[in-house]
Amino acid sequence: MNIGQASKATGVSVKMIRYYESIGLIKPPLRTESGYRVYADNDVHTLRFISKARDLGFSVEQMSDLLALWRDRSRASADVKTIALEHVAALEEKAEALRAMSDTLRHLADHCHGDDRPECPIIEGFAAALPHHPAKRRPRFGATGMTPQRTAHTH
Amino acid sequence: MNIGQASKATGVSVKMIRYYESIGLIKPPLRTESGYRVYADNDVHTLRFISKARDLGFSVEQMSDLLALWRDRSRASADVKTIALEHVAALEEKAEALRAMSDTLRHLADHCHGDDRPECPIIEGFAAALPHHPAKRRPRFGATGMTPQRTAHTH
DNA sequence: CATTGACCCTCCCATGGTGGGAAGGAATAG
DNA sequence: CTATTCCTTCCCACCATGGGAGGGTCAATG
Repeated sequence: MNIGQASKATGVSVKMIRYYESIGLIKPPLRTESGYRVYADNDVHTLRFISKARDLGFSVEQMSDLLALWRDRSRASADVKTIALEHVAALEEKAEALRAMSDTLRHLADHCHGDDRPECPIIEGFAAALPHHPAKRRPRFGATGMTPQRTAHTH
Repeated sequence: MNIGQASKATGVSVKMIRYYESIGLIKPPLRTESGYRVYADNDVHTLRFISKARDLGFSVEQMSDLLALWRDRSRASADVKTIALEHVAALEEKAEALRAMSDTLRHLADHCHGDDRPECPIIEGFAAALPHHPAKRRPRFGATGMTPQRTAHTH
């Protein structure tokens, strides 16, 4: 099975398959004499696993842990559950943060006439010296686990 | 006002102030003879505006639009409202996607004993040939407007 | 006045996932 | 045989952000 077929079979793009190989998430597959990667059923299973974990918003690092647990037949299910629940908490936190933003913005928008006149509480809200925090360091992007999530499948 | 003071006054990091200048989001400020950037009250207002918009999850590109509208005294509030409401919709969509992920994962976790035994529905759920989509192109990260959001202020 | 420490400058690098594309070889279909 | 499609590697871009090196400036303290 060539890389293109493996991609179609798993939903992981060709580019990403090679990327996952390059960072060591998956093992380098066999090659034909001419250098083509050849994937076996086993590899396809792994890629499918990765695809699903990715859809659930796991980072590459987390997937690495999950794959190790998957392959370890003697692992305790508690170990998996721990990772999963941590991730659930992180996801909920992010969702909550987004919800808070959209609520704030909607509130501003609700008070905006939305007509031809220039008066606009949204803009004024941004410009005003509203409750403002004097330059504490904002958490850097990754610090809160705010990893970019894939959206759900397009289909 | 030096860049450090402007940063403290607005909550935008020194690095980001320079970055915003480099990409043309803000105008290059005056400089002292020795090359130090000097910020006036006006610049500070702009940075404060940017800080708030950023907290609400607007991308740099969107902020650029918003700043133009801010500066245009004759803009129609409808124009601002349109951008804001589009963003609200995008935020809600992202929040919803995250919520869906966490629900799915929590569901799996709920069925996991979480003990010493290896049986684990979470892992099995990942590995199984569950409803799977045959390799349609996944939207690339930015394509769905899934811009990394800043978390709410740390304070 | 000289040193020190806190600033500031520019420039390059890294991150995480993802795609684009070039240049060239390999397999396959007509 | 040729045209097309696939594969290879390698480099570049994105977004927003921070780190750090290497060097200049400024103000306060000795």
